[in-house]
Amino acid sequence: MDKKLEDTMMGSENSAGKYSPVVFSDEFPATSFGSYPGVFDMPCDDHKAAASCSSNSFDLLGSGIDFYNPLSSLFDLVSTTAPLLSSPASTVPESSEVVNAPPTPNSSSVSSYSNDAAAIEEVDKSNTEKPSSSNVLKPKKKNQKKQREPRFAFMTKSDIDHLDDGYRWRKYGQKAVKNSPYPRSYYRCTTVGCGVKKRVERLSNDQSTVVTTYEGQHTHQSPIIPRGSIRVLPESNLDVTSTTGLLFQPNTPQSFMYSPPPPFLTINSLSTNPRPPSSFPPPPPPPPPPPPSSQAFMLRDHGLLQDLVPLQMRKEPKDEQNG
DNA sequence: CGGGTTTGACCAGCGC
DNA sequence: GCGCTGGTCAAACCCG
Repeated sequence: MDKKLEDTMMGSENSAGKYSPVVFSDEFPATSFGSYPGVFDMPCDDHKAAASCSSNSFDLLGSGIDFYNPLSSLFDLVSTTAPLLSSPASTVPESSEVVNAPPTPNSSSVSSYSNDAAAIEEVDKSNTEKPSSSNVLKPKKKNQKKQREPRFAFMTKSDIDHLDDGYRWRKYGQKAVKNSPYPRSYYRCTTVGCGVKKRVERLSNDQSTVVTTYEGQHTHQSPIIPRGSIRVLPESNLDVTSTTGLLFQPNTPQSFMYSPPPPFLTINSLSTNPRPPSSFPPPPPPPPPPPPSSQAFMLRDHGLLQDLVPLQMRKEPKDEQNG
């Protein structure tokens, strides 16, 4: 376990906050949090997402990521980190090319790809390369297993299991989790055509901590319109429309930022956290690489993140600080 | 009655 | 090959 990661993830004393998100990405076995809150025992060794757990990722986390959540005060935010981006494609070297990510050691494949298409494409390749002899079986699960969407998870101190993130979810399953007295719930976005899923579970040894894992990317806008007006960021900061919500700047691979998604939007302050304006239409063609920027908060395709995290959450604080 | 939840069963992947 | 586990399905059930 990389100490830097520990510091990044846990160093902020989760015990201090009610809602202290610890963000990471890709699926992770809940059992891997056994040592929480002392140590984040990320299963980097053998986990399929090992690539994302590489030291490079940690470098990323510690490379000046200055995520600032305007809600931090509301939720007593004490710990935020960039996600350990990963994906099924993260283990595929080409993935970095797919997303225009410089194959620099420091950038690594942390942001393995910028869109689901790339991920699926990679997955497709693997499927083609490894034709299952049992592909005659029920197709319903055959492909699902492979075509995994990018995942993002975060931990939240909350009594509520299913935190309202503005989307409508339908619970489609619940499973007992090994080494955990708390079951894991499976939710699926109820919007037609939107295959976003999320899993919710509690840490085995910290029932106050909810681990939510999002998988996929919403293809629609949140059905819940936040109260208050939607503020649009200065274009000088981010061209929201051109990226269709993707805080994606190929030129700033190490500029990662991740903010705690949904829970923070609803628990206390939808009114203060409008959703990202018109950021949902699927992002077909990759936007032209914006000019190099020193902006601290850039984000590759984070799947739901781009949908869930209001841009202002990343920008406003900076602006406020500046002003 | 429609939509969401519960829950047992089924299936695939993986480790031994 | 077998058992374990995670993920999903779908029928039954619940609720507004």
